[in-house]
Amino acid sequence: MLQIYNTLTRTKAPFTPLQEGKIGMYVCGVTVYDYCHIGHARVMVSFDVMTRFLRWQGWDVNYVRNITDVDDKIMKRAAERGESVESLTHRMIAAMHEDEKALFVERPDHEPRVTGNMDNIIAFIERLIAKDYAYAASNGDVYYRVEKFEGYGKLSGQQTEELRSGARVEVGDVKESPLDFVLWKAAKPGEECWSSPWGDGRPGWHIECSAMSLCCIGKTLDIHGGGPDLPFPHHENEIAQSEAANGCTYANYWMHAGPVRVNQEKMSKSLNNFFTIREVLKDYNPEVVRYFLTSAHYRSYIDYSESSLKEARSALERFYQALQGIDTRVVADSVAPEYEQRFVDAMEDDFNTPKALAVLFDLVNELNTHKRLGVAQAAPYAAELKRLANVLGLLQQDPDAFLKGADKEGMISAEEIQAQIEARNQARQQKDFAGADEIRQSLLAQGVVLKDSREGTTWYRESE
RNA sequence: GGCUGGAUGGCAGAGUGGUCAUGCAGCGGACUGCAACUCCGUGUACGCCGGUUCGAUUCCGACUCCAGCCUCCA
Repeated sequence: MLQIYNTLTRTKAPFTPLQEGKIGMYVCGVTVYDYCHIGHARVMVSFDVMTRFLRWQGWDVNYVRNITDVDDKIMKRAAERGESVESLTHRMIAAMHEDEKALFVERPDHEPRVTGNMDNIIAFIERLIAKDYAYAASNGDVYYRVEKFEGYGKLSGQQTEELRSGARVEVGDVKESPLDFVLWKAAKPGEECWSSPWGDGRPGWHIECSAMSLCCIGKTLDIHGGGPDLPFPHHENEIAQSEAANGCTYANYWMHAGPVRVNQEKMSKSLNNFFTIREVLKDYNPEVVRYFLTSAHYRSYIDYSESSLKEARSALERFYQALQGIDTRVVADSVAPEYEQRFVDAMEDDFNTPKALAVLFDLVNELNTHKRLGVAQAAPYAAELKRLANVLGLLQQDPDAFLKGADKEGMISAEEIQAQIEARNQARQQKDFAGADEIRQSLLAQGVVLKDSREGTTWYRESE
């Protein structure tokens, strides 16, 4: 039985869908003013793994992840670059899709954008005003009346009293209460804007998710997910908006990915220590990044460093070394149902990917034991490994391609390596082992490891 | 200060009231012309102090330390 940890209740509980066999899942996506970083990658990969697993288990998943393409940061960045907002967001959305594809992340079913949902957003705000949960201020802004909503703070454990005493009151504030947050921001001259009953302006940050999740899924979501920094205030505000407007529970299960740290330090925009996905992919095979993100539970923090990626690379080498040389296409039946059962058990336990990977490593051990008898005996285990790993979005590359890596500048080429291997094998035939070893050492110095076997000599590039 | 988490062997990282995580690294052995890969073997790990218990790393309480959110950030 599927168990999911719910941020709202702080406990793991059996998952019960609203409708038999169906899951409506909304995940807060990216504000597209810059390239995606490793933190984004973590959210993307985590929810991708969940979706893959749930579908594999037969669930009908409606996975919605929004794109925030209207925002102050976007406008600021576009102005700095002398670029139009539209041009910037289009570039960044395209880049995001490239990054996802590289990381083997499947596209959500829907990716609603703010710019495409302006009518829905305005209608949502009107309903809040009609219900007296929102008010138009004198300057054209519209605010949410936080203290009217009784459950405010239930997701993050905040008390409105505490929040009130800690809130900053800004000069010239037109809000009734410092806790009130903006639903509609009046435009300043020259700013990109949309017309509304309250004048020209643009939506506040939180309202888009309430409006778009309603359109794409419904009043109540089975699962609402997002990054580690979203429970407060963003998700808290979404709850306030949606529950006030719809009069029912907004989301049954709240799921939040854990934070990424960099060399023991919080990764953040302000510390400027974040790595973009495309930067990292210059140095590492995308699957290494994906494995790294899968190797810790989605809720715990994860430390990004060179050594953790190296370790991920080493672990994947073990998998691919095992798969190398085995043809899995001809295999019919599963020979190892107990592995699948353990794998499913791990994943059903709040998507415990480290535990699931441990099962796959046990399977590798069994695979290798059979492989010593011959590749034919190992094929069923290899097929099983690939089948289960696919649920995590792993091990679908050609083993040779992964292990040999792409030829990069400054590296010895595959052709040259092959020529050296032939020279060495000639030397070996003539029992010139000193000469053969010399070639082995020289290749090793260039990061190439040779493997002699009955079938001949193969090679792979050592982890950097 | 308020609110949430967390502390596991050299490192990473699961988990459990009493026999095994797993990966990387190390050590010993097998295999190999030498290697690599692989296989076999190998580590008295659970922050600190009390309590409950026949027995606690696992449950309860105090303490120490660390992190995240409360301000843009996934």
